[in-house]
Amino acid sequence: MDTVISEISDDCFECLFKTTCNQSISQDDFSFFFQSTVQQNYKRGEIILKQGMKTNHLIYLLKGIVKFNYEDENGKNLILTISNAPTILGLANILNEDVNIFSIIAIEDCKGCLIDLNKLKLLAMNDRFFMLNILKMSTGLFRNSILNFISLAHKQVNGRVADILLYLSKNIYLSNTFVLSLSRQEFAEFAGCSKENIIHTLRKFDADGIITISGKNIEIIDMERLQKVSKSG
Amino acid sequence: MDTVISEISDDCFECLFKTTCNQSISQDDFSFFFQSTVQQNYKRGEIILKQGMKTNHLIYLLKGIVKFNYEDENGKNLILTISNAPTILGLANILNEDVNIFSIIAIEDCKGCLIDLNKLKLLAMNDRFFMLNILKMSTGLFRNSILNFISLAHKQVNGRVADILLYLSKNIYLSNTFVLSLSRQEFAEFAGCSKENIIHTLRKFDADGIITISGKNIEIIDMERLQKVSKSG
DNA sequence: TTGAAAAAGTGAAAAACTGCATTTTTTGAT
DNA sequence: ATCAAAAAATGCAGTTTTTCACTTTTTCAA
Repeated sequence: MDTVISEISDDCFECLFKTTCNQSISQDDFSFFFQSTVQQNYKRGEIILKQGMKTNHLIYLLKGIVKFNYEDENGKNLILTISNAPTILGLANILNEDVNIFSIIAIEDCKGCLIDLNKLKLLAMNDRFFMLNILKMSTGLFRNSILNFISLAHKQVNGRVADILLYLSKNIYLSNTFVLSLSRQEFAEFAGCSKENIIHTLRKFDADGIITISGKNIEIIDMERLQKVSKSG
Repeated sequence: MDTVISEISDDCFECLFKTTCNQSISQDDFSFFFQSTVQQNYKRGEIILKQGMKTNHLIYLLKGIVKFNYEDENGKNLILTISNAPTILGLANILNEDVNIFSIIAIEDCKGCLIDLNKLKLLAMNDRFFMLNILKMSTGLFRNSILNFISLAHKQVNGRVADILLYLSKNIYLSNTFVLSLSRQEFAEFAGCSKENIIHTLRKFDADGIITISGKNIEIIDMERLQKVSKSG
């Protein structure tokens, strides 16, 4: 299921290096860094980082789509955001020594590289530009989460469902036509409402000619109107 | 209204130094840092940092209570969180060169020190421990905002009002009895519902013997039950 | 391939919530 | 102290949302 990479694979040169630190770390540092890297596969539904646990690694997500899931004391779930490869998971834990405040769970089959957090910290402490880049990513993530929440916090379900469809189309599937990786229940946990409400709302959008929906297949056919629904709430 | 401090005042030794960087910066650096510091007063309602604007300073809040306010395209307001002195405002802008994504507005008369952001950056680049401390504060703030949002995002108004009362009591006023700095309208903007709903809910809590309310004076008389309402949503 | 379990869909009643019109109370400036 | 404006409070009609009980469809493993 998982494979230890004793040598640096070609993938690695495309990954952390490219997306975050660019020219800022040396080839030697890079080798040291990736000697302990472990590649791992996750099936849909598998937990990549578990809420309430401490972790000592980041994950560079090479492939797949994940949800950031918060489970409350009553067992109710809330999806904070959806993210897709390539990205780095677990940045929230770089500065805070606390346990994870949410789980990260695969909603499509995923492939990721485990990165030793202590080694990364060591490297960051010796290279302030590298540190700055890593931390920019970390706060950027939080910033996006907050913007995400703002858009959901004071709209009614129509507007929230529209927002989610727009988000998925623009940021995750990069197309007006896509196969939803979320169940209706999960969609509801993202929108913060009941699954019946999601079903009704999606049907209404379909009836109104804004989207075409057939099971998990969704096509946005009237983007302009969808954006209007998003704005009007 | 505002006073330029040409010499380092006693206040300063209690402030940034104490709360964030502890022993990590030298006396010389500290002096350099505070030579340009400007002290400023804000009346209730005054804007300390304005959404959509760029800023080149942080504010060390010495005294007072502020709201983090987001205004959407329809002019509707959402309060992200409430914060009180002593704290540092504007940390969200350290890494991101963007405009402010929300306003920070005084809801009690405030006193603050303006800190030059460029000087701070200069200092941080030369001292990685100082940098780390500043950034820890920054991400800590985001982390708290997210926790705040989580607690609001999947509860009904009863639970949300309970959460806000608990938050204000534990984190802002530090007492079971307090004089609310928020109007009912603002309370509603914090809870993400109508002001009428807030009025009804507070009255109901009063009738149920959970709180006593008279105008802006609130006393939590049954903390246990309030926590139960918070949990049950 | 087939049967059981999970997910999707339906409709209607109950509950929660908003928006409005209106009255009462509080606040703050002169 | 007085007046005008702002804020708080009230009740209700109408809308939105949840909940529940149920049927249909899809998925997946033996």
